[in-house]
Amino acid sequence: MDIAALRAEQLATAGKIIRHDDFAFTQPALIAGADVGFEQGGEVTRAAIALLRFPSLELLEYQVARVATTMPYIPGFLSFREYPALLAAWDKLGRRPDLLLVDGHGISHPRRLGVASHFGLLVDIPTIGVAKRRLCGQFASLAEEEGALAPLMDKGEQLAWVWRSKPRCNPLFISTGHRVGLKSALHWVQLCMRGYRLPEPTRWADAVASNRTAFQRWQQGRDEADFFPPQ
DNA sequence: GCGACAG
DNA sequence: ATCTTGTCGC
Repeated sequence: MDIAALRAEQLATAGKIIRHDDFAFTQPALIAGADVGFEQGGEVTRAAIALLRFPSLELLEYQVARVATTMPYIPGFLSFREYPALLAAWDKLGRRPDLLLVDGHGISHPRRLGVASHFGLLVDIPTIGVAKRRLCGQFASLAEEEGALAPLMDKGEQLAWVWRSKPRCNPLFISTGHRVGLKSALHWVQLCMRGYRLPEPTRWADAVASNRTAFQRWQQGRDEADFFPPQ
């Protein structure tokens, strides 16, 4: 792998990211979350995308894809490691969401092309980056209260919001992925909260990817509906 | 040179 | 991210 070439590719691609609202909906009807994990010591990359109805946030569909890992994790180059699996899961999805929440940063990236932005551009859909940790930029210390907010600044521009979504939890870093402005990014994420640190689309994608009990129960309920379809 | 560093 | 048990706190 040629890191210098990837860096050049990022710089060229970042210029194509649309940082303002560029969508038809007043409110999304379908919203999705994407999460990536690894198996077998990193040999296999597993991506999960969960599709939810908005604003009820009920899980409608999910897809999981497993592909051979092609790149190691290098800070600043996460998208090259994760997007092949994300694309595979995306292609399996029966319906297209109006908006997609991606785990990781959007434009709050050294070259303004985090995985949320890169993937959003690849599939040409509005995306928002929801990261759990800072990659670059600075922000003022955040108040302890739930809802505390601060801008993430880098080189004189705001790249994201640092937002405490839940008390006694580390804040989230919410940024423009593609075709969504910063203000809207925070707005939609806030409408996806249901009392946990992470927004529901992200939580469901994580639950699916990790086969958590919440997902198992949902799947069991769906199976029963198949055996005993409502008259 | 040194520290920082999404998932 | 992943490997993993108990444990502290609300």
